[in-house]
Amino acid sequence: MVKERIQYWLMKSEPSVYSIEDFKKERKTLWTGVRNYQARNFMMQPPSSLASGEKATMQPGDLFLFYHSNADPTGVAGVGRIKQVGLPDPSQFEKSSELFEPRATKAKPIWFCAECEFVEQFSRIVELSELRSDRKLTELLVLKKGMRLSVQPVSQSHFKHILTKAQS
DNA sequence: GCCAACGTTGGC
DNA sequence: GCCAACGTTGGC
Repeated sequence: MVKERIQYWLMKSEPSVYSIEDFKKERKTLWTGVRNYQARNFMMQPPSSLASGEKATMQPGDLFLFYHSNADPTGVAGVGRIKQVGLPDPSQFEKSSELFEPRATKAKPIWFCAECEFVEQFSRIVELSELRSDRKLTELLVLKKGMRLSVQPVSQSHFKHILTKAQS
């Protein structure tokens, strides 16, 4: 098997629900609660019809920017790594949960999640306003008007540039 | 399949 | 808390 180039992502979390500090403490988490089909699809196994090497979904080893949304400040707080993808989101089976999904069965889950491991917490938040004013990041998806996807792809150059900013 | 009404996201 | 932009639902 040829080693494939890793892909980069941005994943949003409201720190009042799950923050980079929580992630750092736990070291590992299931990214549950995604209830948007486009975001879910990124966390599913690629359909077998896709040629291998086609980059449509996450793969173990991919890195992501941990983004604090609805926060003060809003911005990128650190980095995580994808460990496993295509896992049924357990919250869809919990009757008492707001995330309960009556249409789902164990045999046919509807919502999927990824297992993620902590990589690093930045020494400072790279704030949204800072991303916006960076001319190298004009194509970054999270900056696009109306972009609310909670899981989204990021280019390698954008990812590395944001890491550099975090260290400055 | 259309689309109005409603619910949610998330920056501000 | 406001509200623009989206996504989903459900009547027809």
